[in-house]
Amino acid sequence: MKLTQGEKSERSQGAILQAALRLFSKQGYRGTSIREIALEAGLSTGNVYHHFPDKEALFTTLLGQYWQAIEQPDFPFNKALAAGAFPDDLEALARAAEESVRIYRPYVDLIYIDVVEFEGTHIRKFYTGMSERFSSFLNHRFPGDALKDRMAPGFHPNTALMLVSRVFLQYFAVEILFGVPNQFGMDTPLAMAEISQILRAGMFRQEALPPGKP
Amino acid sequence: MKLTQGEKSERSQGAILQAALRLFSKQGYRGTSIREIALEAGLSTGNVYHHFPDKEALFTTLLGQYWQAIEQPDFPFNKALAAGAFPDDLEALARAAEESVRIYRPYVDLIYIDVVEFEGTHIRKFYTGMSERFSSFLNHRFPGDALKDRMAPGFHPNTALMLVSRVFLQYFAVEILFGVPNQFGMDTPLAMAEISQILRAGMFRQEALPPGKP
DNA sequence: TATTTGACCAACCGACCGTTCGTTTTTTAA
DNA sequence: TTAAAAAACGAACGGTCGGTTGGTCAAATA
Repeated sequence: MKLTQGEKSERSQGAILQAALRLFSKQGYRGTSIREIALEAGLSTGNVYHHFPDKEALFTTLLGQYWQAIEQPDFPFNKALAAGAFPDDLEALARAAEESVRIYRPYVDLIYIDVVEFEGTHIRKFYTGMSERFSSFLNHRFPGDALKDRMAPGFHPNTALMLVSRVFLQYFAVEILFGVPNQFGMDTPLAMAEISQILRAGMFRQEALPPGKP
Repeated sequence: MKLTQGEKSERSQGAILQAALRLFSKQGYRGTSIREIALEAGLSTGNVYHHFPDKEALFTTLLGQYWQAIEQPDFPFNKALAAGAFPDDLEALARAAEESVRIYRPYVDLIYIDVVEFEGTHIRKFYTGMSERFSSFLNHRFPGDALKDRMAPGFHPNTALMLVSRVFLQYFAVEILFGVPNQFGMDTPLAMAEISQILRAGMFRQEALPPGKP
């Protein structure tokens, strides 16, 4: 097979990034050397520096890939949102969260790596922007007061969306990344059902709500 | 001042661990060298190896300290639980979560370091045991069906306790460790109030609950 | 066809790593 | 007072790190 120069370059860069992602997600940033990356990518260390200015550029490029994937409509969690899983089908949202974490697992690792080894520098803006992204989604999806009329009073609908997203995504981060099965003391589908139930209708019986709260 | 041999040893070990905690939490495990730790502790590198077998022992010892602190009754979150914050005063639980993360911040960092640099090996049992610890707390605190009678049907009371704990602790981990202020698009006290409201009474108006769910 | 460009590699650099070890200083016990 | 033990030191070891250099060779360009 004959490869044009541009194809060769692209293929090498892809191999480098792929290897870097695999190794970073397993060993962390400082725990992974350029030599390992080059070896796994099947080329020399010098060549890595031909395609990328330094080690950190590998990391930030990978974070950029994840950033882009997260905003794509075919990102599992976005797909579930677009399909109307919120607010009625929280279980579907939970399944989408699981799929998102499972498929993008090595990328999710990068977030934790950034917190530990870069003091959260790169991913801070991602967490900062999450609320605004959800908010603008809700405004487009539920114009007017259609959603607010179905919601209980005392909170913004966006708080509910943020809450359920965080709960589900964190649950599967702990299950998949941390490697903890049955963290709630029951199997995952049951835990998802019970959590969804609480988020929908609250933990108290209606007649047993504590007094003095709005 | 004259120090007995045991006191000297204890003081040095303490200085080493304190320095290691500070540096690990800021730079990660591999990003911190024994030389740095020894320098910050004010003694020689050789002496570090006199008190600890290797670098990893520093890390596991610190995790052990955290483990022990978490089980102590004066750990802020435990104190709030013992004071009866669950299930009625979720806001108090939120404040206790904030205090727990703020005071033990460098130790909380160790958890993320373990996930990134040790594949979660050391902290897995901590997450695994959390549900069981809460469960036995509930059994002692609310014998019989006293709690279950106030709770809505469809979930174990322990699921509710796990859920609120995880939500609050994660919120402040993101705020304090990740460095993200106002992650829900509003100030923290308001976010805590809104989240508590949803956990108490659910996100739907009573008459607008989606059909087909238990 | 002559020349330039870009992909690539082996060898190398200085810095730093975790750890070892011979030695010195301080405390303890006889 | 003295000998053993513990605490502390710091140079040195073998190795790895991120990054650089100088060169080869095929593809693009003219």
